[in-house]
Amino acid sequence: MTAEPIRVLVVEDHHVVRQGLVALLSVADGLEVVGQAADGVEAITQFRKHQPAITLIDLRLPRLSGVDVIERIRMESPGARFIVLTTYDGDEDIYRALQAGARSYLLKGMTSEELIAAIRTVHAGRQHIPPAVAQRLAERVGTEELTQREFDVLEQIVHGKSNKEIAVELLISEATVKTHINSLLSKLGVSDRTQAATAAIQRGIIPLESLPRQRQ
Amino acid sequence: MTAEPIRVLVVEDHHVVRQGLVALLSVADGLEVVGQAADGVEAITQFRKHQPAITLIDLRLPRLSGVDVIERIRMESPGARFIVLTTYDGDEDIYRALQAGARSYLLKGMTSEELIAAIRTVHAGRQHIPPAVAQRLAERVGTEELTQREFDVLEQIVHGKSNKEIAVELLISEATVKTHINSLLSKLGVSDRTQAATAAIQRGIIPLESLPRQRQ
DNA sequence: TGCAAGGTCAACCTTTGGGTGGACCCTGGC
DNA sequence: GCCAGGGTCCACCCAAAGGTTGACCTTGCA
Repeated sequence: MTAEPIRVLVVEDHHVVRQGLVALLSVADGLEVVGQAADGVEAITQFRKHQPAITLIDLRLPRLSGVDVIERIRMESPGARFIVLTTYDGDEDIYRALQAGARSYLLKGMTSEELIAAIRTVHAGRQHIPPAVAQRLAERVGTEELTQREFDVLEQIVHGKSNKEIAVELLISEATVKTHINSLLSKLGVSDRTQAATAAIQRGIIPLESLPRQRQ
Repeated sequence: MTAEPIRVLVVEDHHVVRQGLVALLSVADGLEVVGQAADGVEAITQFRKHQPAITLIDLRLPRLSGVDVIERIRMESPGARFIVLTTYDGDEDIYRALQAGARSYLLKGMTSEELIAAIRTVHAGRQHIPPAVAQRLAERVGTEELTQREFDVLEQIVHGKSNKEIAVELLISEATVKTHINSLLSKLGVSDRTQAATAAIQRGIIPLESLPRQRQ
């Protein structure tokens, strides 16, 4: 193991986690952390500057999401390889990250050995998807994709709006809202709006952070 | 700063985060990491063994929650001082942790300087609550506490049950379910079950992990 | 003893939500 | 030119949810 070290960029907004990753990777041999970033925009800057072989990236980042970062970088550097490292395990997040071009999806509970093994595997040009994640992804297949409009309506449902309010918000009639709801309920495999709301949050279709902080 | 170092126990299930914390604290002077634990049960064992001055603890832990750990340890060692360190910022989590006896509540986005400052402050016998957390806590005051039964009903709502199903589940009549719902809607300050469900998740009253993974 | 709070239930009413079937329009692809 | 898919809308129906009032019982506390 004395060849060129694998050059790694670490993108993670939580300071202690980033420090932990860097500390872990620094002691592994055959690896070299060439840069760090704490948000999406900085990630792109650092990537351009260092051209790392592997980018370790969190999904939820300030300024620009992890998925957006992956997509943008891959447009200019198709050979870039990404390992997503996150606490979130919603089907939707996993799907979008892999769709964007990530080669591996790890949860933060993993050990350093697993992380380093994943880096080597991805660097060798292969994918590395842990069984638990593969399982979650498999559950998603067969699920029909929501249309843009259905997504809009679902978002309003999660925000607690009534059909009438959704109609006003989206500038359509209440009848149309009902049409979309019927369609979206069957696509999500649920039977009412409350189940739709919790399923949307659980699967990561509608991020919880988008909820306005209500009071009173 | 050559007096006795502050003896710290780190309790955190995510491996990389724990490593990060230990790495951060090890370089700070006046501090000494005397133990680590990856779950609640181990946390208690480690506490008894090392009797640390400060315990840095995550809330969501395998086997035994952070709040439970704090409560149990404080029963046998009332002088124990806890700093909660978590990614979750639901009002309910903050409230319960402080209620259980935590002296500080930090979010993982904080810097190492903030963390170390918090440790020194708490070790000196004072509290350390960042403004953002204090704000969240303040929003909670005036909110009426749910009764046990209202909580049960709310939990079922979040799980997507209809009033009739809830009645069967809790062995009460549908009329009673409605009574509880009416009461709980007004306490939560929302106007229908869907809003109640998302509010419950957002505030951490009902943990998202409790949701069964539905499919089809 | 009395009272408040919580839990239980009922009757009644209004509004909302979900199910079905059909209609029209537009757009993009074959 | 036709068709499929998506978006829009309507009418009709029934079930579910929410609002209100009042009642009874138990427990615990003043």
